[in-house]
Amino acid sequence: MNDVAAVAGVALKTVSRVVNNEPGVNASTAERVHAAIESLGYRRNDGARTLRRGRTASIGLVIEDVADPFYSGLSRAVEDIALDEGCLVFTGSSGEDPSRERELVLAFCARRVDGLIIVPAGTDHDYLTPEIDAGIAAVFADRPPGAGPDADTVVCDNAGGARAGTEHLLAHGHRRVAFLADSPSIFTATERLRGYREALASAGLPYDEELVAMGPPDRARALADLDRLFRLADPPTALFTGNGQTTVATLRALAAATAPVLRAVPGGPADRHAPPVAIVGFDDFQLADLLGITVVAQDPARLGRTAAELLFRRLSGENGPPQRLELPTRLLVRGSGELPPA
Amino acid sequence: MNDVAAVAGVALKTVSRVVNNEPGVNASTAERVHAAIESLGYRRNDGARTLRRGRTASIGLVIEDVADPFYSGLSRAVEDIALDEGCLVFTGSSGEDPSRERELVLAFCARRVDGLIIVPAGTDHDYLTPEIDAGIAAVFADRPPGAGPDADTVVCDNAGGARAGTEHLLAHGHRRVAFLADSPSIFTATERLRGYREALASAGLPYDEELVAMGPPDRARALADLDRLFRLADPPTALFTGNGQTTVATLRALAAATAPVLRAVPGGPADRHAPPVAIVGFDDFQLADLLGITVVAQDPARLGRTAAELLFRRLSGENGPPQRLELPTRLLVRGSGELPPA
DNA sequence: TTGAAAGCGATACCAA
DNA sequence: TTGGTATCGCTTTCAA
Repeated sequence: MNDVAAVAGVALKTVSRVVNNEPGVNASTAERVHAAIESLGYRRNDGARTLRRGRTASIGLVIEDVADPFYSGLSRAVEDIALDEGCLVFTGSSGEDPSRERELVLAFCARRVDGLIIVPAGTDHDYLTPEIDAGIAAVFADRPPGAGPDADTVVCDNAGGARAGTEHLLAHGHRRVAFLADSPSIFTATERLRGYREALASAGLPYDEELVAMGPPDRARALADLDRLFRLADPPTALFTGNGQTTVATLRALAAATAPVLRAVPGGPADRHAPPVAIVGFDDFQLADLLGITVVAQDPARLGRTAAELLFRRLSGENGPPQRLELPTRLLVRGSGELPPA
Repeated sequence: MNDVAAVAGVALKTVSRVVNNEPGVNASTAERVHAAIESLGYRRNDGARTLRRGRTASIGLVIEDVADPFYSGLSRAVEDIALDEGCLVFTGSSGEDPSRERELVLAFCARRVDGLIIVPAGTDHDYLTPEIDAGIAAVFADRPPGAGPDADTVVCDNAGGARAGTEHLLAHGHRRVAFLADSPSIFTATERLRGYREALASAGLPYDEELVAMGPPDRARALADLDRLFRLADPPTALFTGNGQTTVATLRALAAATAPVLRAVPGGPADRHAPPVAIVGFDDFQLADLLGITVVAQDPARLGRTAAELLFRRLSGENGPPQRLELPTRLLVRGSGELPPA
């Protein structure tokens, strides 16, 4: 900027005025400045600008994993709104690792992002309190923060959705419905378990721990879980899977059906694609429609949009106590959830 | 930092030393400084640091759409490597809009990112030349840059993969293979068309434009394209779909089969999931295995990793002429590509 | 309409 | 081992 001033033969401040389209610059002077800018290939350094002005016009987004379609949908929505607000987005995946979450958040804070949108991996967010006190706005998405700050939160109606999904199976005559989901340490998994239990309770059915299998979703675990479930004296006739990854892992396990007992499952794997038992999954996923899988769908983009809107409202000065929003879910009926008990 | 110095009763510079773990500070002094930092809740401002040091320890990533699994896989790989290098990542989706790509890239440059990884949407990258001259490293991923700078590029073997996929269909007896893909304005689509044509040529088959349908993938277009193709006097017995989205849109269209003529397609939509014609797709996608879809797979994570590694090698001073890397593809045989002609 | 000087929060260089 | 001072590139404040 100094160089530009020198070339244009004006003061630094005048260049600043021109660059920022501030009023009160003679047209011919502005012309000279523009020429100098052009010839030098000058670009304003937004880092310096930011340092002086206090706001960085950037936000930090910490999610579980961008490569997961649920979070990538959320990301895109956040990005779009941020761009509308003239804001850039730092993105980071925590990989469900609390220390990595913390590392990312603190790195973003050190860059003085104006705000944060966090899908918490950990349960302890005390580390955030000083940052929030220092003026960084934070919105939690998909899961509420653990111990620590009381900040805006947007989640979906996990319990209600799981309840609706389970009730759907019960309405089709099932009495033994298994519940498969991620680790109980994850908020959404626990909430969905709660909804499942509520559905059983209001149908007057007992809660049977033997029908519950929770843990990080992967194919080996899904196979083992199904194997165990179908060997029970009183096996399930339907499955409720508590998130997208678990649903997919379960479908794979059902299709592979390498565990011998699975071959004897009602419906059998004769038709490679039709699930051999009734199944309803939490989370919609790509091609679920083609596979005919009934799901309880959330809207990841809406979650991201809502969180971003909340954040920018805070950034534009809105006060008031922390909000907690809950977004609805929708049951998408596609066939797999309407199979009768075998 | 000034406040910390005041509280600790030392000079600014000493605080800086402590904060940066520079050697040559008395242990007891350091202790006092740490105490002051703690009591004030001080955090270093990396923006200011960056201004002084010249490097921002951040990179910009511009992709087509984070919500697309292909690009989100790429993103995650870039993120991971960047984090290892102590670098934060600005992410932005261009949505295949050249002006938005440009806007994002220039915004990143204004923040003085150390480097860029770009999946180009536009074909004119002249606007980047001054930035590169100014010292910002750039790597193009998935597609080469258009007119403008000559920078490092990582793509996959699009033509080779498409050729292999087409040859696979020909080897199973097909003589009429349709080619469906994204707009010819997109590099990868054109390259894949080239591979398709090569396969036909080396099999001594004519290239028939009637069998080619290119354009932005969506379900309505897929339906219309299939409708047209199957009404041809000499209709295709197999389809080669040129990217993940097109494949999925085509599968949906085949399953829905609302266009009357599709109901008469060989194989028919009687079994809801089995494609009624032989089909091979470029790009692997979630559940392709369950649906039994044969694909030519690229590895988006590897693409991201390779691009990021190339970028960081440049950032650590590696010189030499721009490189152009080409990653291999793999044919994953799953059933849909091995159906004989009807 | 234009400019000079102070300062944002850190680091670099040189001196004590 | 410690401190002073200039400086990074810009905006802000006040004066001309």
